[in-house]
Amino acid sequence: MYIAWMGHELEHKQQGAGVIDAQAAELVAETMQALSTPSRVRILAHLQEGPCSVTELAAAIGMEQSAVSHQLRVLRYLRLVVGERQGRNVLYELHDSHVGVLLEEALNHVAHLQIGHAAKELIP
Amino acid sequence: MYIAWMGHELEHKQQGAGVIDAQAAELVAETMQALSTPSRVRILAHLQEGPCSVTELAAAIGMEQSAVSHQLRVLRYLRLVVGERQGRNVLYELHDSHVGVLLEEALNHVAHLQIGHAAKELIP
DNA sequence: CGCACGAATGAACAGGCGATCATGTATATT
DNA sequence: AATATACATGATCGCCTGTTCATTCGTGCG
Repeated sequence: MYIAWMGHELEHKQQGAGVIDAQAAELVAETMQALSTPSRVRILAHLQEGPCSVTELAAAIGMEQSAVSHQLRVLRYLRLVVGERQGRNVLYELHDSHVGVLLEEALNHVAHLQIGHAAKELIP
Repeated sequence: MYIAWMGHELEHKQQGAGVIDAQAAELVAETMQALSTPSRVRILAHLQEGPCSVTELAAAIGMEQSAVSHQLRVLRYLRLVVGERQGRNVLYELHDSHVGVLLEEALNHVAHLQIGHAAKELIP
């Protein structure tokens, strides 16, 4: 894959983040890209329920095993999940609680918007 | 469109979003895609400082006006920003506080990861 | 050992996306 | 009205990315 990692270091910005530099923006973007696809969102959401093997995931979500594996690779790379072999299977789980928080925040936001006002219509 | 996950007879979910359906996943993904690009992240981060016109943004971030406008269109559509005309200019600002929270959470996560473990190495 | 199962990888293809260039629209100034 | 400024839109083009197909690697079991 592409995954060419540049020697990024994150400038420690205090919260109330405000203006961030290009590097930080790139990092955030890269990480958030994990949640920018329905398949990965569903994977993560399912893993929120607890550890799970690849084929279980594939079955539960309705994707091919290969596709799931490919996405898990990305999620692994982005440190959103970790996998551990157990016999024939590999059990995946969320890397830490942060991920869950992020997901919920995202869901919160979407829910809030829906309640908010009418439809986001096609932009004139 | 509406959100379906909250009403689910989701067994024992205390606080979590838990398993979400395809629709919800798609919505989340769509929204999170806003943060999946450095340009938009920088735009949002800059707007966290306060309202700002398009050309100001373009200058501050170092993008072409056209590009910024295009991205703002996306952000508008996703309800992350709102724009209001004021004379010749159009002042943009974050749609609400949720957006800021989301951004900060994202930054938090990234920062946490950096501090956390060593480098995310190339995947074997 | 050989075979089946689960997972990972590689190649390739199609669709989507972000940036640029060029042009159109709105508002203010003269 | 004419022009300049500020923003928006449309078209086009590379690039990236998600999926599928085929294959390989790893592991337990007969």
